Formats: sequence, C-alpha cells, structure tokens
Amino acid sequence: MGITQRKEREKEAMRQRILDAALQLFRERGYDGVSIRNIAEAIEYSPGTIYLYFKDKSELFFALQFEAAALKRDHLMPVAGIEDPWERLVEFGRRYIDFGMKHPDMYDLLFITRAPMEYIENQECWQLGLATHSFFVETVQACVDKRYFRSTDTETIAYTLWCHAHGLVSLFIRERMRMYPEEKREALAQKSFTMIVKMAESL
Amino acid sequence: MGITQRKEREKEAMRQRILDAALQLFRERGYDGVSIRNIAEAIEYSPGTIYLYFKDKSELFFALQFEAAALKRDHLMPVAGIEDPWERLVEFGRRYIDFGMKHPDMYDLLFITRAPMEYIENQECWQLGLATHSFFVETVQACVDKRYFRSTDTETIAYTLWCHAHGLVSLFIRERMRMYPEEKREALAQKSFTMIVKMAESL
DNA sequence: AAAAATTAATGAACACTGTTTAGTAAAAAT
DNA sequence: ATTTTTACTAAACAGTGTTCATTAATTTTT
Repeated sequence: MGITQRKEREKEAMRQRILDAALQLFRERGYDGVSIRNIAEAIEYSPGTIYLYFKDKSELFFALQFEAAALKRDHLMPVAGIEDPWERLVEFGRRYIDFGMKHPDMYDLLFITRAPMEYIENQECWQLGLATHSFFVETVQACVDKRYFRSTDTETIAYTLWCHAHGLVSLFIRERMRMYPEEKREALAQKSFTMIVKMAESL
Repeated sequence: MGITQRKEREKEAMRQRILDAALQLFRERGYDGVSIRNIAEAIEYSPGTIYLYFKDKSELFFALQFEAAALKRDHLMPVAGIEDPWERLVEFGRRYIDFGMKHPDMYDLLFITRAPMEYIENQECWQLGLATHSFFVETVQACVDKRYFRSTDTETIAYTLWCHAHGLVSLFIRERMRMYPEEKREALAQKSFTMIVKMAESL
C-alpha cells in the first residue's frame, strides 16, 4: 500500500510549495501585501486550492511564523557553543538584534504582527520560540549563578534585556527613528547595545 | 460675508464628526477592523462623503495619530513641572509606560502601526511627537549636565532608555508576554522599570 | 477491464474592502 | 428667476478572504 504514502508525500510537497511561494511573496511585499490569490497565482493553482491545505490565511500565517522561528533559532543557537555565560549572553543579544535587522519581515511576523495569539500557544512555532526564549533565560540564570550580576532576579534581568533588544529592533523596522538621520541609525543602535551591555555589567 | 465663515465652521465640524466616529470605532475594533463604510454608517453619511474631507484612509489615520499624539502629550507633559531632572526623567518614563498600558490602541497607532512614514514627517502629529521626544532628550541632557550619569553621550542614553520603554510596552500590547502568566505581567513590567532606573543610575 | 468511489482542483459566487466618479438636489450668487 | 457653486449620494471598479457545487483525475472495487 505505497500509494497512501506517496499521496501523503505529495500533499506535504504541495503544502511546502504553498509555503515557499507565500514566504517569498511575503518577503517581497510584506504580509498584508500578499493575498491568497497572489499565492495561488504564484504556484499556478486556483485560490480555492490553498484552502485544501490551510484552513485559512491565519493558519498559513502560523506556518510561516514557524519558518521564521526556525530561521531565528538557526541564527541564534550557534552561541550555545560559547562556554562563558556572560560572553554567551552578549553574543546572543548581538545576534538577536542582527536577526531583526537582517530579516525585518521575519522578526515582524514573530514579535510585532497582530495575530490571534490565544490560538497560537499550542502551535509548533510557539514551542520553538519558547525553547529559544528558555535558552536565553537559562543563559541569564547561568550568569546569575556565576555572580556576574549583583541582582539575582533572573526573570526580571532577562525580561529587561529583552525589552531593550526588542524595542531597539522594532523602533528600527517600524521606522520610528526618523528623527535620527538614516546613516546614523545603525550606529546609534550599535552604541545602544554597547551601552546596555555596560549597564548590565553593573547590575 | 458671514456665509463663508459659517460654511467653514460646518466643514470643520463635519471633519471632527468623522474623526470622532473613527476614533471611537477604532478604539472598539482596532484600526484594521474599521472600514470607511463603517465610519460613514456611524455618522449616517455615504462612504463617498469621507473622501470629501480626507484624501484617503491614511490621511484619516494621520489625523487620528495627531489626536493620539495630543493625548500622549497631555499624559506626559505634567512632568515638566518637576524641578530635578533625574526625578523628572524617572517620572517621564513611568508615565510613558503608563500611557502605553492605558491606551494601547493609541500607542499602537503612534509607535507600531505600519504607515507611509516618509509622508508623515511634515505632518502636525509628527511635529507634536517630535516636541515630546525633544523634551525627553532635553531632560536626559539636563541629567548629563548635572552629572547624574558618568556617561555624557546624551543621545545614546536617551535612545537606550526609549528602547527599553518601547520594548516593554510593545511586547505587552502585542501579546508577546504569553510565557508569563497574565497576572504576573504587569508586576514584571513594573520590576523591569525599577531595574532599568537602577541601571541608569549607575550609567 | 469496467464501474464505482474517492480525491484533487477548479472557478464562480458571496460579502466585504478602499476609492472614483457621474449625477443630483440644495444653497448661494448673480 | 436664473445661473453657478457646493455637498452629497449611489453605483461602479478592482481588489480582498472564503465557501461550495461541479468537474476531472485517480484509486478501489467489482
């Protein structure tokens, strides 16, 4: 009964074709700029076909979010090899910001875009994101354990650092830094990262 | 020739009626959840009428953003009365976050929502926001002048603090704190604010 | 191998969106 | 009283997400 297996493979392949097309279009024109019809056209199928593979646009969105989460993990997790927790933490932060700057659409998808979040929590992408977040918190915990900070409130430290990094990236990619000349923005972000690292050192 | 004046008054009144209806609907259902037809229905006019007062939906958006900017200014500017720059800065930060938490839609409109930002810069709302931002930077400068910080890089200090506050608010209102139980979120935000203040003290 | 059943894909339809425009009725100016 | 200006409307256009009856192809059963 190899037919059912082949069918399943084909179904999976189709799903992936839709996702690939959606992801590409999405990168080019942003999430709202892409319609189901656009995606259908890209893969040379009718709009209705999309709905045989995804319940609605938001499910397609979640699938894309999963891809984004995987991309982010691949961007961040190499730092797991860094022995010293403080160095690991700093490099994690640097890479987090770097990910946001290099893949603004992906970052947007993960951390800014409005989505029915109550539905997402038992979704693969959320699990993936949660794992990366846990790794971050554990790194902070390792720093606390090694007395890199005076404070021992791991949760608040982690959250505070995250707030800064997220604020930095999201102000940048949602164009709320227009009071600074364009060529200075990245440098300012860089300086701010250095500053928060210094601030954290004396925590 | 009192007629032209009356006409002008009426035109202004109509504009305001549209804005009021839009703002109310927007608060209830969010920006994307409100259509031009919805607004038209609310004021009992045809959709086309809206376009006699606003070039397009984005101009209506900018007008709303202006209202939001004014609300924010009213929420923040009372701190101008605080003599000591450090106390003023801390209170400014507290109120900034408080504004975001209390008026998430307004905050969203000002700092998160995607909009054609290149067009906005010579708009009233941008000027208003810029003024508030300048006040913030000046307060930081006053702190620098009075040697509240070791660092003298006013621009980076201000930007770093802004990043933290914006990150805090936007993670909250875009529901990216779901890894923390709901009843703990506000307390965590509170603790993080206290922490960044402590961190800033030793800058 | 032929007929029946299952599956995949379609394309038209529905109710919505932002926006434009020809036409109309009322008000103002002549 | 007639012309001009103004304010507004209704219909239309091209787009959106989504559903569904129908069709075409494939697989299963006879």
